[in-house]
Amino acid sequence: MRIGELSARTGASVRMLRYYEEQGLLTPVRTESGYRIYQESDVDRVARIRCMLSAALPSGVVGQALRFLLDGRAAIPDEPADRARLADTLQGELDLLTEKIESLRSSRDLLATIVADVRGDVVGPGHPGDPGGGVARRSVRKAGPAVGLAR
Amino acid sequence: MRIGELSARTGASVRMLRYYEEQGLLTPVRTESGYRIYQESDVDRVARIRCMLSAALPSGVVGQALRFLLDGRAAIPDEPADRARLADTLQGELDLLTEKIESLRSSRDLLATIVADVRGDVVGPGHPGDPGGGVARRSVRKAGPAVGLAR
DNA sequence: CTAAAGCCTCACACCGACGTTAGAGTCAAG
DNA sequence: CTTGACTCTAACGTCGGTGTGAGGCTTTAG
Repeated sequence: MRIGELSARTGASVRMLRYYEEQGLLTPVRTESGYRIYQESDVDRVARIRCMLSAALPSGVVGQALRFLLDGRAAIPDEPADRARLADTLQGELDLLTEKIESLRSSRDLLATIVADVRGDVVGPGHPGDPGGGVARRSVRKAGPAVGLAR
Repeated sequence: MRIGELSARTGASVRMLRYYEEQGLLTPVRTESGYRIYQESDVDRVARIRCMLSAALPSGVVGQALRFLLDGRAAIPDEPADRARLADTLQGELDLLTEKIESLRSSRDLLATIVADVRGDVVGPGHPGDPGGGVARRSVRKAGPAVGLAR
């Protein structure tokens, strides 16, 4: 498919798609006239790219990850040493991401209780409904460590 | 404490701290000579700010959410109507945050799978060219709609 | 008192991830 | 063949988050 269709099907703008290519995250083939031709699998790929970028993952990591994710393990280095280094790098990102998530979760829980407070009057033993939100629990650890400082 | 100390204790640069203030995320008092004076609690606050920003949360969310996250319910309006609108706003941000977290989790799962692939077996007795199945399952929900597409 | 640190306010610079516009080629339909 | 939708490249603009430097007070140590 051409870029317009991919754009429509992914929700990413044409500009974004070209940008991703520029960054080496997409590699469409070209027609003789220069038009980009994408594969079905690129629909998925774009979704993943956007997901990871929106997670503020370093674009380098996004690139590496995507290569392994979508190009199969063909790109995994043979040399055990290389593999180890690669794995360590990715593991580092993974740990950072996990930290971030935990910290965000605590923020979300806190926010949820505040919403509950605002909505259902101040904290009380009685419970004012609380239908929609499955999230609004009342047990919130008062933002103790909850800290996710980064590098 | 003054800005230098806060910077040292949080790892955020002085520039960043002033920027956060500019964005309304920090509101230090001033000495007569204009020096910013921060509270102990600002150490925590900065940590949280950095976490949310590093997760690429829309700054609007960070801003409003933070005010209530960290100032507790001090700022909750009396008027029921105001409270209702506020609750709705916060609920929206809460939903966004939840979405974001889900997106991050899916990215993390993806990354975890890849790390496992790189680290673990890989070219075992099996073989390349095996049917797509391959190494990538391992308790990871195949990141189906791993899409965190957002506005 | 004086020098060194620390802080202040601009204000310009930069990078990533886009948006937007301009000028030109391509393609399917009428 | 012409029109209009689609695409191309190239380049400039924008916005958030920071770095960096200039020029000038304030505080602290000796």
